[in-house]
Amino acid sequence: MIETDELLSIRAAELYYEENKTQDEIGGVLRLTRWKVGRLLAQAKANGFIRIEIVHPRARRLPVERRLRDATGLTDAIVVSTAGVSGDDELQSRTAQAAADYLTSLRPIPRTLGISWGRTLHDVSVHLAPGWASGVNVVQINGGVSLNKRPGTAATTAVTIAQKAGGAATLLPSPAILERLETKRAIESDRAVAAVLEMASGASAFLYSAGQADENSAHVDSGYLHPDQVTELVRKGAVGDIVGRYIDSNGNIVDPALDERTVGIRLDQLRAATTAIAVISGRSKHPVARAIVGSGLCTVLVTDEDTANAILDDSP
Amino acid sequence: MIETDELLSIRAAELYYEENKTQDEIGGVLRLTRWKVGRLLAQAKANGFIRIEIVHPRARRLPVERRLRDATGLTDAIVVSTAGVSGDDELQSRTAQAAADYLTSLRPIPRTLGISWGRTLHDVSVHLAPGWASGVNVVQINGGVSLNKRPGTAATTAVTIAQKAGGAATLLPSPAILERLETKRAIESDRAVAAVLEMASGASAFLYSAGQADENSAHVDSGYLHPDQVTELVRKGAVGDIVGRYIDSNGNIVDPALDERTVGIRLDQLRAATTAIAVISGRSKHPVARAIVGSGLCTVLVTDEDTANAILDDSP
DNA sequence: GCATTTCTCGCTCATATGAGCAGTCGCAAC
DNA sequence: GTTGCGACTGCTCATATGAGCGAGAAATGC
Repeated sequence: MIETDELLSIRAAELYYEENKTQDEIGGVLRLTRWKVGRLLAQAKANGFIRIEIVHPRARRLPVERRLRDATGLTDAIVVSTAGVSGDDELQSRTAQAAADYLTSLRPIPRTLGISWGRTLHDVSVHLAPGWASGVNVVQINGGVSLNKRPGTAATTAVTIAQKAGGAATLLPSPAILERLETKRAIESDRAVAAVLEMASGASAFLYSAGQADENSAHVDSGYLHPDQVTELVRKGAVGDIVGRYIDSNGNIVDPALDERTVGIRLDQLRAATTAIAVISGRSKHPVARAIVGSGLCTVLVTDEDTANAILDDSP
Repeated sequence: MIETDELLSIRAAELYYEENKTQDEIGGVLRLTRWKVGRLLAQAKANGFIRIEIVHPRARRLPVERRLRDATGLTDAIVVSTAGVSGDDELQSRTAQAAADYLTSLRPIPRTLGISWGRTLHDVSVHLAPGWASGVNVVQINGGVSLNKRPGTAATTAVTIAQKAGGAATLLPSPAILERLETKRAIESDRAVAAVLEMASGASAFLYSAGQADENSAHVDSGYLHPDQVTELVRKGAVGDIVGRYIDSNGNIVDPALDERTVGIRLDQLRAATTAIAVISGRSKHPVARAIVGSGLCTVLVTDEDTANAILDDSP
């Protein structure tokens, strides 16, 4: 009889959801009372036979967001749906859009926003609507000006975000990683740089993304690291980088010597922040995402459904 | 504003379908009246942003069935859902199950059921429940006893269906295709064979499947045709075979000479039948399916969603 | 074989929802 | 200006649906 009931619940669901019949009408067709039909329908839902999907680029997955918040202690989680997504680019774009939306609705409005740079952050800047806020000053929180392939993208990102909020952008005029420790110390003590770093430390909110640790890393692309160096970092346990610093799956610095030569705010500063928004999407970034969330490097995560599920599968 | 409304309708849908909030509550969250929320939800549905799927092996697609009936003039159409299907085997199995269900609920119960043989029909016989009907006699409608790889499957199919209905099976003791026309004439005039063929002609319902026209055809497998012969048939426009006869996309016999040597009921007999149930599933059979439905070779089609859509895309 | 527990059914009642309608606003033509 | 049209809003009212309840059936334990 349990078998029969399951089949009946499917027949009822077909009539209810696909033919838009009322439960009473279905009762007529299947020779059941309308209460029985209601129960069958409830059963079909409970068994997971009814799948409802919201197919839209801006759709979010609220239940996943909640589970993420509950499981990880994040202040907030934004999870975009992957339903109907065509490729990695679209996923990235959806996530960036969601980050832009989140930033726009963020209260209190940050007076100073510290940002990193990269493909993702650039996308976010593009998706922000002009006038998304007013009087927000933007400051870069890690180095990396000149060596980029397309020089100036890092700067453009910061400037765009600031401009659209009617605020000023403060750039960090320093490479991401220096070759010698002394040079790094020297540049850090330079007035221009020190002032920016101080401003960055005092930002009321941070927005950053993460890079994977492999030959496609932005650091390799822009010449700060040699592919072999990345391989070596991976061997030591690196899963990716945030604000230029390579971390392992526990969120710890992988190579302290290298890290010492990296210009930008430190991870403990990020951990201490009231609002640190990480924007991460794509299969290849699941490991970094896990590390970041697991070690409290962000208070807010903006990501895609798959990444969120990867984190959830991991944590309990 | 139209942009904003679309986004709002998505937010409303998230809260309604994923968080199970009432429209009133959603109104509270989004600062809208509950009527506005209702309208946004209706809009989201109308725009196709809400996709509801019934995920179950026995799920059917009633709207597609109706469109099929309307577009083709079939008496009945059974379309199984492909949602969550893992492979071709499962699709085949789901379709066979549906055919078995249809047969079980068929009214009036046929006194004599004419059947073909093959993988699909075998599957149907397996899925039929014992006692699915009472007193139904089964008769084979095309030849093909001995040459099979696993001799006896054709017979087993017929016997199983009959047995489970408490009736008798009548086998057609003849090869599917004979090498010489005279032999075919001779065997047809043999009392044993002629009697079966006559019984087949008078069956109150027919149940058959179709084969694709390529090197995987059952006729090649069982040695009735050489792969080259099939290639030649394809060159002449063959899209597949039903009850052993190769047809083109218009449902016409491709090779009259070959057809003359094929033992079984003729296509015009099938076309004249009150109830002729075709069971067809799988990508490779889309062309035959189109031909069969398009040329009125069946009154009832049991198939999968993809095949149904292929037929629908074709017809208007 | 009987008592007890658990399920299931059909119901009442409260609530959620959709249809339809009148009022209002913005806009354009006169 | 004003008059008419169309889109939209917030309402009333009818209907569809879900929660909860008590009676009886079925399963379980003794």
